[in-house]
Amino acid sequence: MKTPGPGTPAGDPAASLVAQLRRWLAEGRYPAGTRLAEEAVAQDLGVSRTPVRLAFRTLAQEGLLESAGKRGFVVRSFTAADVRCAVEVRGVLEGLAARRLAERGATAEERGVLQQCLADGDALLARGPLAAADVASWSALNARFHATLVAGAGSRVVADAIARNDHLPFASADSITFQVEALSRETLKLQAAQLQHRLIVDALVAREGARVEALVREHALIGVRYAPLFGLQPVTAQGAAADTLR
Amino acid sequence: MKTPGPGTPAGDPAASLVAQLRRWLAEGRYPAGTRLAEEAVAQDLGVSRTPVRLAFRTLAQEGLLESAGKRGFVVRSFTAADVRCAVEVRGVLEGLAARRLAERGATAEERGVLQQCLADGDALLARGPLAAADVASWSALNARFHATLVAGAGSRVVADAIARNDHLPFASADSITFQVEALSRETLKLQAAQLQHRLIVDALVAREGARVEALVREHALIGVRYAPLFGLQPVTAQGAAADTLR
DNA sequence: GCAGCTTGATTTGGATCCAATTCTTCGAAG
DNA sequence: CTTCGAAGAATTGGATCCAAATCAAGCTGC
Repeated sequence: MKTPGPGTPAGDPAASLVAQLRRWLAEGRYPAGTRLAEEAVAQDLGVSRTPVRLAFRTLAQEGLLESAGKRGFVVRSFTAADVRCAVEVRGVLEGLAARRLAERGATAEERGVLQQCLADGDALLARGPLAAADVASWSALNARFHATLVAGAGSRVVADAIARNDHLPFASADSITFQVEALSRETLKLQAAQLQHRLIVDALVAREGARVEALVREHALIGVRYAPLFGLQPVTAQGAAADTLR
Repeated sequence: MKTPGPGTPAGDPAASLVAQLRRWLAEGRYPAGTRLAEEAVAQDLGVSRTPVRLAFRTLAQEGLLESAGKRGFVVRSFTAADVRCAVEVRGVLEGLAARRLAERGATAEERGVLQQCLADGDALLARGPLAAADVASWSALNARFHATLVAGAGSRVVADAIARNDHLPFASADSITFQVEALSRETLKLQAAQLQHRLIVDALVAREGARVEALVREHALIGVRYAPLFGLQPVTAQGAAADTLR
């Protein structure tokens, strides 16, 4: 899960400003193509123009806004192809991280975390079709699994590249959509994901670098390419459907 | 070549500010680990604190600075391993771009540009060992070659990911170092690069996606992994040696 | 002599003010 | 009626000012 909480915990004032704007952009406030005036956004946030100017530069660098010449920024529009590309970028980067982890050999602790994720996934899926409350559990173990892979690369450069890409819509590993009205089919998708997790760990402990890289790259596509196979809606570029949990 | 010119052409005032700071960081002014005070840098640049604050956020997002808690930013230090990782990241991203280009099929115009790059490289290397003046020619054709591959992906998401990574030291495709005192050995390296370019184009026109991806990934390593094979110094993390052209 | 606290200085974050640039709209001429 | 031009409004970029927070040094008390 990406959102820190229901309210606004207000950790770092400047950072939470960017986070708030990210949320608003994801929610569809300020639709794609909208020109963002500093003054208006500052009023919406209840702050001065100065922190908004800082935040705009950050968001522009993240790719969520784009410079409109000398006339401020406009909300970047993402096509379905853009989403697929962002997912593919994550695939190659996370694949690189996993390969590096495989080549140097995972520590016992790392293998333990990954295998615990597998066990948690087994437990979750053994209870039959998912309930709505299980979504958060899966998100948590999934996030732990992928974070372990990324951290395993042992390189801040790789981790930063993935983190930067994660800001794009639906590019993050833990931005899986769930259609709560189709939980039985979602369960099929999660079973596939769980199998891929298992294969990844298998290749990882065997130190099969090329195989683990290929598996991770394939696994990244599960959100955008597997959905039709299970009769699910693929992710849309701007915001999820109303009946989906993200 | 990255530097826009000898003086400060002052195109966009704000953008050239971060460009200037990037240059200063690359040149080793403000060494790694230095805490950058807004006031001091503002005086160095001859501007107020406001544009410096904006620039710092941009540079931090690019990975050249890192946040020092509540106490501003410090200059990020890059180890040799960091440089190798940045190069590997470029490899997988540019490999992805080239594969996409191969899979959709390069247009006649794209093939023309790439083959012109090959011809230019042949002409350059046919004249025997390189002269110092040839370095710029190679840089130009090399930049054109790689830009064509990246643009060929047809995705701004991929291009942006590569562009972001290019800010890291020696991660950019056109940041090849030349030891002007060892031009004969540098010529050997460039002959290897030219061969790789040729193989890439060969795989590209044959639409061999997997092969072109593997070749591009290998080609990315030429700056950091091939140098010892030719008796050349590998790139160092912070700034090039005095007798190298970048 | 050392530890803890307090006070001062430095520095960052936010707000406001001013200048410069750009977009828009209104008007006039062809 | 269209088009060019000019004046006005809006908006961004830069500079300065103020408050808040953090670090550093010195001082007092044990």
